[in-house]
Amino acid sequence: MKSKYHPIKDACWRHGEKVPYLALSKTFEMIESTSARLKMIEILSNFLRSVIILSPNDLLCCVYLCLNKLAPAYEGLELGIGDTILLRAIAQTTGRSMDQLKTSLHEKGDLGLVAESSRSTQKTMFQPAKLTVSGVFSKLKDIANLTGNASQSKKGDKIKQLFVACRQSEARFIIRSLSGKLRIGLAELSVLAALGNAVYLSPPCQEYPPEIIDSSKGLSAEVAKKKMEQCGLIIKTAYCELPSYDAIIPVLLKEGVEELPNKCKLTPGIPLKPMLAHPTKGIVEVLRRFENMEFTCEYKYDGERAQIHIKDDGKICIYSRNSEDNTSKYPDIISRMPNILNDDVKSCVIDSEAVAWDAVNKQIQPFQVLSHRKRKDADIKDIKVQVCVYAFDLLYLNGESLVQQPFRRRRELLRSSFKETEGEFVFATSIIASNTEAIEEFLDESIKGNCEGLMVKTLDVDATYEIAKRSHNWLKVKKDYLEGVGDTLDVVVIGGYKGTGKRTGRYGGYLLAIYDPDNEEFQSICKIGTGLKDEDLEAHTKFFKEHTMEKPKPYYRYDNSHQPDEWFDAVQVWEIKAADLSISPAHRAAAGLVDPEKGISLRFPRFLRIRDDKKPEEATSASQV
DNA sequence: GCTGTCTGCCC
DNA sequence: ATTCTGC
DNA sequence: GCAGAATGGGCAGACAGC
Repeated sequence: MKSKYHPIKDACWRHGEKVPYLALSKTFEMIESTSARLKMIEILSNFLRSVIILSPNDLLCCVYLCLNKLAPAYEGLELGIGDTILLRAIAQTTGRSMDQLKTSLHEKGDLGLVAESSRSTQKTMFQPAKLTVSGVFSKLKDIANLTGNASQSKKGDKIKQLFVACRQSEARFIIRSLSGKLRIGLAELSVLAALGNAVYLSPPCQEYPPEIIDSSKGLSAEVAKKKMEQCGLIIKTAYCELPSYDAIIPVLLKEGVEELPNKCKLTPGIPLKPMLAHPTKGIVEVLRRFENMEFTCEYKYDGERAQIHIKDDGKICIYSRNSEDNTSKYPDIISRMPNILNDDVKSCVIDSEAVAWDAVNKQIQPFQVLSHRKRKDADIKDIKVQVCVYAFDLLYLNGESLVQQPFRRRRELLRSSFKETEGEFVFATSIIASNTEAIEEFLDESIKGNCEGLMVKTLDVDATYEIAKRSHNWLKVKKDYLEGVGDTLDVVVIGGYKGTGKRTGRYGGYLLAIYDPDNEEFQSICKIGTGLKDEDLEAHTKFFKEHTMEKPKPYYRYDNSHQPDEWFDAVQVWEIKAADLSISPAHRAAAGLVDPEKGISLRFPRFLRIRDDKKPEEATSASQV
């Protein structure tokens, strides 16, 4: 790596040309082989500097391909491509069988690598044109826009067209883009940081050839770093408040980073990134983290995040935690909002949780009930699952952004701007407490009230809603986080799934079962793939390689959809933890006990440890579950 | 029009 | 969602 | 502590194939 990058001389294309996809692909290769994040950011920012100077019209599609996105989430554009369709397309282009490809996928752990090493055998009349970044991006969009009859095979055709034109590592990254996992160790936040570096070092809006190619020239490394971080924060802030590169990139290019805060800011009708919470291991940790700060505890409701926007023109929109447009999912919420507003509310953005509500017994229902709701174009007359909105924050009111206000102020405004209605719209239950006993009691009450636990938020200090500065500014406390508390089970490992990505060459997940002594069978209860340290993954793989079987035992009960890559003899017991039980259409545990057809599974299962002191027949039993 | 499979999105 | 890991 | 990448259950919606 050169110490100084020259965005014109070191680029492999010339001013005014379209950016070759190979240039991006090579950048991805370099990033993938780097482990230091700052280094990755530097590599990407150098590439982006070349794009800004030589081919600014391609900046938007370059950024989209780095992020592996097609459009803002709220536009709802999706590829609709999975590994199955991809494998089929690769098989058809390379003449290899699906079985060969699956074997290769297990070996390499990455579809992109499989594609790259499977040379196309498809004869083309002419050598396809070299791929460009803009060409690839528009092909991806074409694929996403195909719907309806025969759309699957049309998508396959487009994939094949792209694939046959690939040179060198291009196939690796195009296939990864299509499968939704770029796997280069760099994602959204680092792309934003790289953009910050790039627009600082090589400012846009210059004539070609540009006067300034490297703004850090003559500055100390420290000062330059600070300047780049400032640009990064401006861009991140804009993105968190208006998560649309379609809006941000043109402003950056035409007006410069200075104009960004004026042109791209929180706007009702466009979702903003939501505040998230850190899990904590208990109240001791909460007190340590929020030492000397006043904080509040709220119930953590088990529903779906709902960001409710009321625009100046009165139009109401609702967005999910991931900025998806859920407006057509909640006509019931929309119709009740006018009754909730106080007279002086003209526009607002509310942060809330939509929770399934049993209107007869006036109580909260489990998450699984909520998930039965229609997802889009719901008709208010046909709604079967009622929801209650639990509002907990106010981010915008009557033309003013509140994200820089402390939570105490935002919550006051929330409470004074809206009216509660039981079962429709209420404020999250909260207390201001600082002693362990009171918080513990409140936690227990939240569980009794069908909630998941508590959210803990500072009121004055570090209490803004500035996602760009800290995206996990709240704490969450759940019973199952506490050590020695929560549902733990002892289960038997009966199968393994080959790992992908950084778990290639090992089992990445396992099929687990409980023992039913009445029927003398092992019934699947869940798969597991988290809670495993690298050394655990290594040790388990080594151990179970010695206990594989050609076929499952006749006394294994499982659903074909969970068929492992390899079956194991029932020889080892693991202790696992879960947040909840769920009624499962696919797992067989305790089938017949709670439901004639369905079995039981676990919500959020994770590995704790091996129980060498237990025999498989001593695992948790069906009746215990 | 029914059913199975795949995908994306909730958690 | 939960968890682990390199920086 | 951050950012990224492994991995979980389970649902509706979209589409293919019959």
